Amino acid sequence: MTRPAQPLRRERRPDQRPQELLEAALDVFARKGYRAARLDDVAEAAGVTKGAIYHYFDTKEELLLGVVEHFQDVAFGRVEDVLRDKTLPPSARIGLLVRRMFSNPDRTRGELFLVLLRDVAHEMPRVHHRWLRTGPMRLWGLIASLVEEGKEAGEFRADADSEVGARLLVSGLMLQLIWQQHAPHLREITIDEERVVNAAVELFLASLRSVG
Amino acid sequence: MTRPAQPLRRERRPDQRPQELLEAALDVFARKGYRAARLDDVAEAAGVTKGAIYHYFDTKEELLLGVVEHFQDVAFGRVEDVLRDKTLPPSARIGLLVRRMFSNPDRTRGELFLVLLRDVAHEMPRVHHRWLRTGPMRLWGLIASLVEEGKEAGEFRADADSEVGARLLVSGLMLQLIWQQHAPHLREITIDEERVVNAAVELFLASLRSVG
DNA sequence: AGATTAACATACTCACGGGTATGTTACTGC
DNA sequence: GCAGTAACATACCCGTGAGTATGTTAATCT
Repeated sequence: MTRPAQPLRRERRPDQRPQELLEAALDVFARKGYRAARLDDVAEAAGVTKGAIYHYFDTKEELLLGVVEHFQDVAFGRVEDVLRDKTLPPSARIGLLVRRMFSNPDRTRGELFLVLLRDVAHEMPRVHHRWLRTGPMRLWGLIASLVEEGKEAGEFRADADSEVGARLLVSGLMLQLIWQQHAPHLREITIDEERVVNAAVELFLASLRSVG
Repeated sequence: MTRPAQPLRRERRPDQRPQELLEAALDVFARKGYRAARLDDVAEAAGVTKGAIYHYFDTKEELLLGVVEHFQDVAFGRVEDVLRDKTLPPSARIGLLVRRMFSNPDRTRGELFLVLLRDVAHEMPRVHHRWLRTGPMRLWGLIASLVEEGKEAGEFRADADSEVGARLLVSGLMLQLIWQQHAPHLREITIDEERVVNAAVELFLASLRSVG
């Protein structure tokens, strides 16, 4: 296009810029995958150039780490009230927790773990572990402790394996939703997301209540 | 090491070679990830050089496709007898099917979907869809039809959502086992694999039997 | 209003690895 | 036993993209 060598926009916003970069990075990573995503793409999506990124982040990996921490905090922040609301029985709080975490079409949800399941896992164990700890493990830990509460309250049977159950609930939903979102043109795999989430919760709770 | 320019071993085995290459490729892909795996690595693992690979496969993607087809066939081949054994009740056949597919420490199991979950998913949708169809979807389809059998036989409640349940069972187990195998030094995530598989099956069956 | 630094842009380097072009040697048929 | 081809090995090409070095301009302080 024979650019008229118009020097690029020069707006200086050192306080908004980092978060803008994180959001742009999430977009691009989610669309292209971490490795395939070029830093030039991220920069373009954020309306800047690569130099700006390297002004705030030392390396591509550090940028990804920033994305993880930022959006993980956002996601769990929107669920704190449910955890503290002791007026609801544990089963209801589990339902709310899972539903809020998984049936959420905005960016704080799926794109992130999608990226992390992909190219990150093996090539950057440090980042992957950090994410595992602050994400999935944290979530199924919360669920497991709610189940324990439910046991003490007599709502669930006492011999249930709360730990493994919570793990399966979380990982099952994650992978299903990843696939749904990832292959929307694959007819056979596309089911209404709400149906999946509801069915998962029902299945989980039913197994906790059943008489063994 | 200043190689003495010893020309590499020249053994010609055009019939074993392709499978050897597939096995070497699976190893390297599983260890390094698809993108990070160099074709030189695969060649070295197979005891040949890159030229040999390109003699049998047109491209890196084609090699991966070969890996998928080969090992998928092996895995499902070892389960056919269970499916055809009509003497066992569906619940028992589900248990056997899942256990055989997931509690299997050899290479036909985890390494493959681990690779495909990672870098393949987004960057090569053709390969990913092929795998989804011939792997997970096939498996949960089998389970769902067993559940239908169980409903007709009166073993399971008729209003259960067999489709979604089977999906969650498969994807939950897959992701759990991936993580286990992927972060064996992460204490908090490591549980006995048999316990996970058994608990998953029990949870699944319990929800099918419970009185809603 | 000039100096200084922060917040960017621009231009370049350089390793890496998929693919290719070409050489070399083991078989196979005749 | 000798072409001819298949089954490899070797050497090279070349795009790609992370990281860097350096230039440039806006804000800030005095």
